[in-house]
Amino acid sequence: MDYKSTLNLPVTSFPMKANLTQNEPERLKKWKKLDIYNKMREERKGKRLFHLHDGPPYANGNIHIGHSVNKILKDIVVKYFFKEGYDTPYIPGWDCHGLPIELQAEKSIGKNKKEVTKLEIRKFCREYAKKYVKIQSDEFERLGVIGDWDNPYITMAYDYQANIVREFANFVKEGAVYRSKKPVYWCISCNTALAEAEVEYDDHTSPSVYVKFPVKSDISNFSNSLKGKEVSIIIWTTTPWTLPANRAIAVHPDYDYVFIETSTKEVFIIAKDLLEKFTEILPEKIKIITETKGENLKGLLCQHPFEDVDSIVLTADFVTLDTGTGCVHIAPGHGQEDYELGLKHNIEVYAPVDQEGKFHKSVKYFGGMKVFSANEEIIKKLKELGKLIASQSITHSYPHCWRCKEPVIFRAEEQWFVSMDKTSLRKIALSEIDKVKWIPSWGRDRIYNMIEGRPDWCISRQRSWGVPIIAFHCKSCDEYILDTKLIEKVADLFEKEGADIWFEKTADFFLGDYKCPKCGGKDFEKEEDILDVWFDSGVSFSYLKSKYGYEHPVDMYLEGSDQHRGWFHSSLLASCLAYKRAPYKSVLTHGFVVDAEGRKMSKSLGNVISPQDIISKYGAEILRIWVASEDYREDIRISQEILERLVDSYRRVRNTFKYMLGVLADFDSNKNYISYDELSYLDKAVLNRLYRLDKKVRKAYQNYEFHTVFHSIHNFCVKDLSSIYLDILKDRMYVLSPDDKKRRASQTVVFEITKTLALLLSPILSFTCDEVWEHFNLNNKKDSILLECFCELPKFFENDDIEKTFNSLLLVREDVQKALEDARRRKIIGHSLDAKVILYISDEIRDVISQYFEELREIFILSQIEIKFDGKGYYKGELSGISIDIFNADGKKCERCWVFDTTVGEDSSHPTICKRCRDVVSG
RNA sequence: GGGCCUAUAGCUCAGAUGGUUAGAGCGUACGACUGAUAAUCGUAAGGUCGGUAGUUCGAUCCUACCUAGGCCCA
Repeated sequence: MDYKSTLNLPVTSFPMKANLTQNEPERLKKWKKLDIYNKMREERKGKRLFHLHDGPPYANGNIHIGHSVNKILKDIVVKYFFKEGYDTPYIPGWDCHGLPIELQAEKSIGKNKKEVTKLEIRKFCREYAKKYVKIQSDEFERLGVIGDWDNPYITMAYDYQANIVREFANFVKEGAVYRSKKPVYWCISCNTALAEAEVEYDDHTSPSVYVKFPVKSDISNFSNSLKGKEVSIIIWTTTPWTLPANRAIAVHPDYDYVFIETSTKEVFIIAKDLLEKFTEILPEKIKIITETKGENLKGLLCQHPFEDVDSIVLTADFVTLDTGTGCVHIAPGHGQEDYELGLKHNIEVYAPVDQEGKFHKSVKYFGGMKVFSANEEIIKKLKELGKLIASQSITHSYPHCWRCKEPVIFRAEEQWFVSMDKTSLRKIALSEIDKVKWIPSWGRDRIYNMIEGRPDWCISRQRSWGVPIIAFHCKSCDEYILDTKLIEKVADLFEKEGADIWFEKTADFFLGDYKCPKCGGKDFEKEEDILDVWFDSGVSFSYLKSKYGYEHPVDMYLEGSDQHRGWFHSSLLASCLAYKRAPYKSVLTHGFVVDAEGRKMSKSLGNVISPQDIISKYGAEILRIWVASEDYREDIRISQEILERLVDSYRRVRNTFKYMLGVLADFDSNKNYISYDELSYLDKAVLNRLYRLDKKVRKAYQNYEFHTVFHSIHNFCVKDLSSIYLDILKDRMYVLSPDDKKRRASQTVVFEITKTLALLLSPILSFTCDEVWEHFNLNNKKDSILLECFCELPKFFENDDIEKTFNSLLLVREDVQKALEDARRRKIIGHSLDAKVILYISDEIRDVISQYFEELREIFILSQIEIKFDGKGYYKGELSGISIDIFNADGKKCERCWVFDTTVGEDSSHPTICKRCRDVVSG
C-alpha cells in the first residue's frame, strides 16, 4: 500500500521561487488596477491623519541608490502608520527650477549664451524637467512605493510658482528682505555671475607681491626702540588688483608675530613662523626687536598704501602659515572670507569694478583699467611709492570660467537678502528647533549650530530658470520697490499664466500707472534676478497646506542628513519667518550610501551600484529588504556580498511562508480554529513567543528602527519556526488524521503566525506579503494586504511562566541534540528518529519537563524517550544536572510515520506500520 | 581648519549605570535527511569590541589624542 498518499503533506500553490523581476511588475499592475492609493485613503476616511511631507528630489537624471533609500524609508513609514490605523496621504513632489537643469539647457541649445533669450531657456528647462519627473516617477513606483503619483506637487507648476511669490510677499511683509552687496564669482569675459558649479580650477600665473601697510596707531608700548621708526605690517597677495578695495588686514589671534628691523631702520611686522621664508626675499640683514600674539595687534590702524583710507587690523581663524606673511589683505568686496569678516566688523563691502572687469572711474590712478592688466600698473605704483617689498610670479590653481576658460574674479554685486535678525528670525527658529523631535537626536545640535551661526540668507541668483524676485527699480531715483500688494497681484497673474510672463512683459504691464513712492517717477525696470531654489522647496509646506489640505506643521519630514543645511533648513526659516513656527513636528534623517569599505560612491572610484541594476538582477524587494535591514541612521553600506546575504535571508523568509501556507492547506479558521485553552503547552509556548515578537516589532516600528523589525522577524523564522516549531510539528501534521484536535490546534497556531508575520512584514516586503495574502485562507480578506490593519493579538497569548519553562526546555533540547550529534558521529544513528534517548535529570529540571511531558518525544524529534531521576548517562550536558544515553530505538521503523515502534508488524493486514498509523489509515 | 556623526566576528545587527567564558542570524566547514528538496535539520570553527594613553581595584563601554570613513561648512 502506498502509505505516503495517506499523509497530510503540505500543499500550496505559493511558489518557492519568487521570480521577483518578473512578478513585481505584475503586482504593480494589480495595485494600479485596484487604485490602491485612493482605496487606502477611502479605507481610512475620517481617521487620524499622519502627514509625511515628501521632500522634492531634483528633476534631473535617473534615480540613484540614495533616492531609493529615501523613498523606501518613507514608504515603510507611511505603510506602517496606515497599518496602525492612520489616514496616510502621501503626495510626492519634484524640485524643478535651478542651475543644473539650466546648464543642461545651455549645453543642449548650444548657441552662444548671449544669443538665447531667457524665455527660450525657460521653455527648454520646463520640457527637460517634465521629462525627468515622469522618468523618476516611474522609477519610484517600480520600488513599490505607494503614493498619489497622479497628483504630485511640482515646483514649476503655475500655482506652485504663484505660491512661491505669495510666500515671498510674506517675507516682504515681515520686513525681512533687503538689498546689499555680496561677492560672487564673476566672469569678466562672459559678463556674468557664475555659480560654484560653473567654476573649474586650473593653473594660472599671477603676480605675488609683498606690500607695506604703515601702522598709524601708536605702538610704542610694544617696545621702546620702535619710537620714531616707520613700522609697517606686511601683507602678501596674488591679486594686486584687489588692493584698491583693501579695507582691513587679518592676523591669527593665536600666532606669534615679530617686529623686525631692517638695515634702513624700517620695522616690519609678520608672523614669526614665516620669518625665515620672508627673509629669503629681503636683500638686507634684519634683527628682531620684539614679538607679540596676533590678538594684541587687533584694532591697529594702518595707512592704505595708495588710497586715502585706513585699513584696520582684525583677527581671524582662517589665517594660515603656509604662505605669505600671516597678515592677510582683506577686500570684503572681492573674497568670500574677506566678505564674512567684513560683515562681522561692519566694514564696507567695496568693489569698484564693473561687469566687464574695469575699475570704476573714481578709482585713484587705475580708473577705467581692466583688473588683470591693472596688476602691473599697481605694482609699478607701489614701487614708486616705496610700498613694495618684493614682487614675484607664481603659478597656482585658480578659478576659471568653464564656458570661456578665462580666469574669473570675485566681485561684490547687489543681492537680495533675508535678514536673520531684523525680524528675530534666528531667535524664533532656534526656539522652534527645540519643539521638534529630531530622529536621531543629534540632528537637533546639527541644525541648531547651523542656524545659530549662519549669515543672512542670500535669496537672489543671476539666472534664468526660476521664479523671479518681484521687485521694480525706479530709474529716476534708483529706488527698489518691494510692494506686497504689487507682488500679490503678480502672483495671481502667475497662477494663470505661469512665471514666464514676467520675462515676456515689461515693467509697465505689471505696474500700470504706478508711481514711485519716493520720487513719483513712472519709469521702472523689472528685477531680473530669480529666487534661490531653496526658497522654492522651502515654502512647499504652504503649498501642500493650501492645495492638499496638509496640516501645518506636518507630522514628519524624512530626508538625508545633508538636508539639515538644505530643505529642513530653508523650510524652517520660511515657516518661522511668515508663521512663527516650525513646519514639522518631527524630522527623521538617514545616512548616505557607501561601499563595502565605507567609502562614498563615485564614478571615479568605480564603486557605484545603481538601483536599476539591483532591480533587474534581484528585484525591488531585495532593495527594500536592504533598506530595512541596515541601520540607516549611520552610513548605509552596500556591496555584492551584502546583497547576496539578503537574497539568502529573503529566501528563508519566503520558504517559511510557503511551508506555513502548505500546512494550512486544509485549514478553515471558521470551522477548525481551536480555542486557546485546548492548545498544548508547545502550541501555547509558540504563541507566547509570537506575542512577544509582535510587541517588539511594533515598538521597533514606532521608533523607526526598521532593522530591528527585519532582524527580529528573520530570527523568529529561522529559530522559533523553522528549526523548532515547524520541525517538531511535522509529525502531528503529516501523520495524524486531518481533523485530529491536536493537529487542528497546531494549525491554529500556524494560522496566527502566518497572519501576524505577513502583516508585520508588509510595510517592508510589500510585494511578497501581498502574494502571501493571496494564498492565505481568511474570511473578509481585503483586496490587498496593503489595505489591512495590523492584527491585535489577545493579551493572554503572553505567558511569563510558559516563557520561562519553554526557555529551559529548549536548553535541554540543545543538550539532547548535542548528544544525538555525538551518536551520529559514532555511527550509532543517522536521523534523530533512529534514536531512543534516556534522559537523566535532576529535580530542578523535573518541573520544567513535566509540563511538556506528553510532547517530549515530538519536541526532541525522537522515536522513544525515557526520563530517569537516578543514575548518569554517557553524554554529559552543558546544563547542570543533565546527562544522556543514546540507543537505537526499539522496534521497527513505521513505513508511514517513520517512527520506530514495537507495534510495527502487529497487524498482518498492515505489517509495516505502527498502531498509531494503523488507527488513522483504517479510520 | 570648524560643526555633527560612525568604527563590536567574512556580512548585517544586539549588548552592558563600567564587573566573571562579548551575543544572534547569515555566510563558511563538517555531518544528517531525502515527506519544506535549486529545500530542511544538527554540530563546529570565527572577535586583544579601530589604535594609543589616561581615569578606575577593574574599560569594549568614561576622558583625551590618533587613525580610517561619512554629511555639512570653510
